[in-house]
Amino acid sequence: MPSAQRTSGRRSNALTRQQIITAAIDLLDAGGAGALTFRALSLQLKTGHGAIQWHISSKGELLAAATAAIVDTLPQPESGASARESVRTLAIGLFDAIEKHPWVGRHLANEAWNTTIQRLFERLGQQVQALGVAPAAHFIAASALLNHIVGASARNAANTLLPQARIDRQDLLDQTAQDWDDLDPDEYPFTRSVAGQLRTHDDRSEYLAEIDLILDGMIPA
Amino acid sequence: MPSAQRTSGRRSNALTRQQIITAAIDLLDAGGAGALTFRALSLQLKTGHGAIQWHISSKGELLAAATAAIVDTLPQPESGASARESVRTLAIGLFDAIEKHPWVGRHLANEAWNTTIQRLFERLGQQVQALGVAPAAHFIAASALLNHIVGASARNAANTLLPQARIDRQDLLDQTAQDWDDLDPDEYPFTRSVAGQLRTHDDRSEYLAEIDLILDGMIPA
DNA sequence: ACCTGAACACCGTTCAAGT
DNA sequence: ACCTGAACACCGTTCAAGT
Repeated sequence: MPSAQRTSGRRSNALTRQQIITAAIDLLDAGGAGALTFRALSLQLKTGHGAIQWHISSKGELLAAATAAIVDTLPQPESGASARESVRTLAIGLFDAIEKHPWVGRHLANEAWNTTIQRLFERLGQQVQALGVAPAAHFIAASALLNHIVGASARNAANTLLPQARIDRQDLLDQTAQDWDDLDPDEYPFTRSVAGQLRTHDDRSEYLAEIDLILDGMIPA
Repeated sequence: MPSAQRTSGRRSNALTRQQIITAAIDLLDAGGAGALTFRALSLQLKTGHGAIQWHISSKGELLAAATAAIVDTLPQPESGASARESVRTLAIGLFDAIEKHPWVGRHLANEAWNTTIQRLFERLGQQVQALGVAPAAHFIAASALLNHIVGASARNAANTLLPQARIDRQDLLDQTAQDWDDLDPDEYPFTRSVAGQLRTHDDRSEYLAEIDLILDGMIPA
């Protein structure tokens, strides 16, 4: 298992930044943001507490690096794809990634502008250009897409995450719809009226439909 | 200052849940989510650490209650207003509230479905009904509005919040635009091309324009 | 250059004890 | 019913000391 190793350290392989990030992602996926502690990390990596902090100095940096690692592996649009298809690929890619790693949504939705957000903005913006949006509307179009994609993905992930454990998706929908039926008719008339729609809805396709709606608004026929 | 007081406690006035929430909002506004601790609260309220927890048992409950308190005081649409105007009132109300209290955005964007979100959904949904949206599209229309309003407001608040301190808004825009100009032309062609638009843009009016865009998509002329 | 391990200054939560 | 104050089990961060 150990590859050619000639450095004279006390570890068979020196600890790398990448190893730390990979372990951090595992912890975050398993237990959410609360589960990411330097102590848990040092246990998993079989190293000292401060050794990790030599490579990554703060917890914030660690979370940012883990988020960047996920976003960097998003599926790339095919080279022959239309601009609209490319936006959809990016949008659904982030949606799925955030559903799988809810802490990514938390971070993207709430952290200040950073390199990861910057790169998402750039990728979306290039497609906005390709879509033929009027140049004066470039900024607002890319912003609208970014806001909606990140915001809706984060909220979806928050919705589907149960406090205790993840239960079957359809069970969750059915149970929530039941809760909605039981609400006070005077206070929640609308919510009660759409409880049935909740039961049969599909977050993912509705999310895509919303993206289409925004794209339609950007390029009037 | 003390009003008629006949209860035989050792405090002139008994500690109330409302007092705690008000103090919590002050702390959150002053220093963000990190500044809200039971210790800081007990100092401000001149009471013991555990006394607070008798009224509100956990930090999560405290944050949720503070968020609900802000959302409950959102400006109400005027009774004569059109459905479209009402949505805009709600949307801009939340935008402004989250810009003033960024931790509200953090909470709404990332917390699981709860009463506060439920009530926002209901209020938006009632206007969706009034707009004349086809019943089959009620659920998705209300979801799209909720997702966008909460998501975009949270991201805007994250953008305008500097790590250290808040500086003048225009200075921040100018400085960010300068940063964008300095980006690698090969890697960030789009971002560089819209740096000028960033300098003159107005988050608030663009946010409203995005809401209009979604409303337009919901009710085809 | 990389890692160790202890120390420090915090947290939220629990809980027996008071009034 | 309401509050106190101490104890508990955690945190992230810093840092002198090792190799």
